[in-house]
Amino acid sequence: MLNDYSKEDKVLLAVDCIIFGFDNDDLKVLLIQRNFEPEKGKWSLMGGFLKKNEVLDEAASRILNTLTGMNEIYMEQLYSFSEVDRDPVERTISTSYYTIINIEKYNEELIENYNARWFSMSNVPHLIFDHNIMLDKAIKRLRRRTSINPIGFELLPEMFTMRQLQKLYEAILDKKLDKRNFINKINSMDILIKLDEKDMTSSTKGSYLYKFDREKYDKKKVNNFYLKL
Amino acid sequence: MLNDYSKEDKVLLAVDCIIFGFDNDDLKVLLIQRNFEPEKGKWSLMGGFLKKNEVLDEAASRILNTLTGMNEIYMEQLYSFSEVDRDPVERTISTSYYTIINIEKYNEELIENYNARWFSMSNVPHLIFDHNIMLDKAIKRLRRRTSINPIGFELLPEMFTMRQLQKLYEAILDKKLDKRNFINKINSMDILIKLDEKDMTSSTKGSYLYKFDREKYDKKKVNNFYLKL
DNA sequence: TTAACAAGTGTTAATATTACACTTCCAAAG
DNA sequence: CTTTGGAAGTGTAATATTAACACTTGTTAA
Repeated sequence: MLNDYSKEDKVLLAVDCIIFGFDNDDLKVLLIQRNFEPEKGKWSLMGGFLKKNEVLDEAASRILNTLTGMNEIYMEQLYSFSEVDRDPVERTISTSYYTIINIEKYNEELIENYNARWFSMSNVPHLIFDHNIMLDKAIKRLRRRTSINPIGFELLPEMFTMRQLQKLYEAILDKKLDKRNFINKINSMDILIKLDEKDMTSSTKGSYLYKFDREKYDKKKVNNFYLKL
Repeated sequence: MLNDYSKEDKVLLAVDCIIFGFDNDDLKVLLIQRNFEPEKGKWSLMGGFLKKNEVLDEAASRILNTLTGMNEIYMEQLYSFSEVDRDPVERTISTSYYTIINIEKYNEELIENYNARWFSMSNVPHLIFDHNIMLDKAIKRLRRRTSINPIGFELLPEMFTMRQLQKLYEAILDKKLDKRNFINKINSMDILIKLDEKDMTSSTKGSYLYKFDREKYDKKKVNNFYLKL
């Protein structure tokens, strides 16, 4: 038995990104309309190919950046898809990544550069290749993950109300949560700082603003604390 | 923007297998001693390269089969590792898979064919490349997964005692479980059939044998029932 | 002044989890 | 035949977690 790599088959390795977004109301996914063959005109996830000196994580970040301009967003590897005919042009393996970002900030530019659009999760079109399968796997993983790590805080403004946070969780988990139970649960985690300030935009009474306490969070993460909602 | 795949870099795609085993007592992992460069003489996971017309799942099964002779064993994809220098010979991405098998059956042959050996999880040597990282990720995933799906039944003889089942879970989770609580939990899942027969090998009194009720299990799986231990 | 609207707030019941110790059965030894 | 040793088997009480549920407060605008 010898170490001869030269006989082995090489393949194209793509990276496809499932980009979820939250707009204070709805969970959405960012799709692009292909202006190239194959499947021109059809909707698809944003993707690209892994480069020679690039790690998969970097490729995923690069692709996210290309489309949205965003940097330093954590992307999680989802799964590697390898059906022989998944891409009709050539054998291509695709490692998929997902993330969830704040829609508001990066809305305008990208729609101009690419034919990109946010779709409500309840209204996703038919996608090319195996992209619907990827998306389905991603949403399931996101839901499981959300219950384990408080993933959500990056998606909200620095200061936010309990109501906003609850809506975020409701959007991800796709179910209504009880207001009081939610607040108790969040408070019991002890990773938020309640401010004196109030947000007056959504009610006459106003609702208290909170800040995420990253220091406390990082300390607790060591002990693998988690949130079940 | 055009659909020109020809400019893209191709890479070698390896598949490495983390093969856990259970021998009625201990959780072990199957490693091979490399008789080829690089890192000749060092311990490593069993691996191979993805072939042109092969799906990743198939490659993983093929590698398992080559080493152990086993067929039709479910292997779960773990993660794709892509550090640029992870393999010093050539840029290689590795998608890792793991499974857990019954050691007893396939012990002898493989040790002859390959320089393979079972290592207790508490006594794993330094492995080549990033294989220790893979193994670490695999054991964590196995533990999480074990609590979600009753993965273990395939690993036991067709008929087994509660004690054996408990030992299996203890080995995977690496912690002692309470006998009564364990039995209650398992019984509440209602997926075992208690037989009239007893196993007399481990005590004078003998202990009842059980069978896994796959039919009931499959019905329940639809509802995503799970086991927390 | 009052009507409308979201914010805020605790308690109880149900369920799930954990901790814990003695009896039973049989074979082998005396 | 009696005793002893060793694993199997068995239930309950305490605690912790989760789920269900409705009224009061504060403010603005009509």
